[in-house]
Amino acid sequence: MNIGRPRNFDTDQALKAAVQVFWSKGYEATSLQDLIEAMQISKSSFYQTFESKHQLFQNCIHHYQDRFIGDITESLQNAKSGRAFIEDIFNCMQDKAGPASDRRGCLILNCASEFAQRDPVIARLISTSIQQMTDVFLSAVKRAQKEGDILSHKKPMPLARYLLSSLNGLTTTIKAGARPKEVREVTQVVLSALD
Amino acid sequence: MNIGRPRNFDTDQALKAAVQVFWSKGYEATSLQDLIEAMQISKSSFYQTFESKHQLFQNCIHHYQDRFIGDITESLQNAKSGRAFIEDIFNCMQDKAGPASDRRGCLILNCASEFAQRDPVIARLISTSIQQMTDVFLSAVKRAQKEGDILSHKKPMPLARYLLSSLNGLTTTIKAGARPKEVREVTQVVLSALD
DNA sequence: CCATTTTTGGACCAATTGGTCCAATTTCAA
DNA sequence: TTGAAATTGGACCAATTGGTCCAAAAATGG
Repeated sequence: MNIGRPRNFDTDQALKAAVQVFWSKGYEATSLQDLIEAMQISKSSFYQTFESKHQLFQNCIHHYQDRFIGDITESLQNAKSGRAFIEDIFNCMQDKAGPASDRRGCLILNCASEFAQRDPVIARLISTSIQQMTDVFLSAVKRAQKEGDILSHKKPMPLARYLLSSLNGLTTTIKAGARPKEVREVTQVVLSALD
Repeated sequence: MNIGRPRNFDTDQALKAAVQVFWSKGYEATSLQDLIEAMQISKSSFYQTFESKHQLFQNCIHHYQDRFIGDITESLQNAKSGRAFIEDIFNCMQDKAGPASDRRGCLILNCASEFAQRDPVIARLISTSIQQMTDVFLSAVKRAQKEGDILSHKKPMPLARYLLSSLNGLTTTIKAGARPKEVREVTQVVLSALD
């Protein structure tokens, strides 16, 4: 049997390029044109390989989510303590602030903000992403409690949700144009709630 | 001199209708069609009165901002204490959660998230809005300190920014689909940072 | 009632949207 | 070398986008 012409682009790389575009511009504001340019793909290849803009977007969310969750899970494992993990995450937020940085926030949450309510398919994806993120924070809090860095009488789940929510708040604050110094100040107050 | 045909719609009411649409759908996702339907205006009247979609949007932000800031300023004045004002604001967040509610968040911040970075004109508007909101929280914090409800050695400005940031975080959390109970739990942790 | 001024509906516009389709091309097995 | 299988570029599509323009309608002062 014959095999046919092989595609001359890397699916995974194209996907990654798409993630970048969606991440920067959001879903609606990203046109097919933008996508195929960034992915270096012809329109035909696009539709043959990724079916539609919407389908591609779902794949992108998946891809982003897997990487994101993978990263922070790993960094929690490598962290010297649960508390240190939490503090590191918040402390690196200030680097994302200021006019020099891109301030694209988080793909998942941008998308929750943009149209999760109107699109049940996307809403599901978002929901599981949120859950996974919360789980990582939950592990971190529990670990910190075992290690004696967070009072053990505090309920871990609300604390985990609080941390994620605060992170979202900080992200929005940064998008709205806050300067690094302001972010640092807020971060300190956020973390003080753990004491 | 002659006066000419009077317009048969109320500019202010049309603007309010537009605010609702932008608030629900965002800027890009709102089409002229959506607008003129909601505003009950013909296309000609639209362009004659509001110049362009973009210009209208700026007016909407202004209108929303004025009302919003006015409302919370007034409610701070009427509050029985600075601390009570702050707590009330956060405690009413849970009512905005759940599948029954609209979960549109805040026009200003939605818009910061959607395209403030790409649009310097909008970015300016957002920036002054944020500043005004921060100012209200700042007044509340200072008043609470005077009234002995927040320790006076804490720096008010970081606290004010923290509160706004936390409110944003909660808003995003709600948009992402959190249930009222979760919102309540987070709220409690947020407020605990004031002690 | 007429002239002037203003609003209004709707035809019209070019550009862009996401998406389809097909003929040409490329590859490899036989 | 040929034929099947697959990819590719690009023409093409209807629908929609934000926006313009003008003739008809409406109101009032004179």
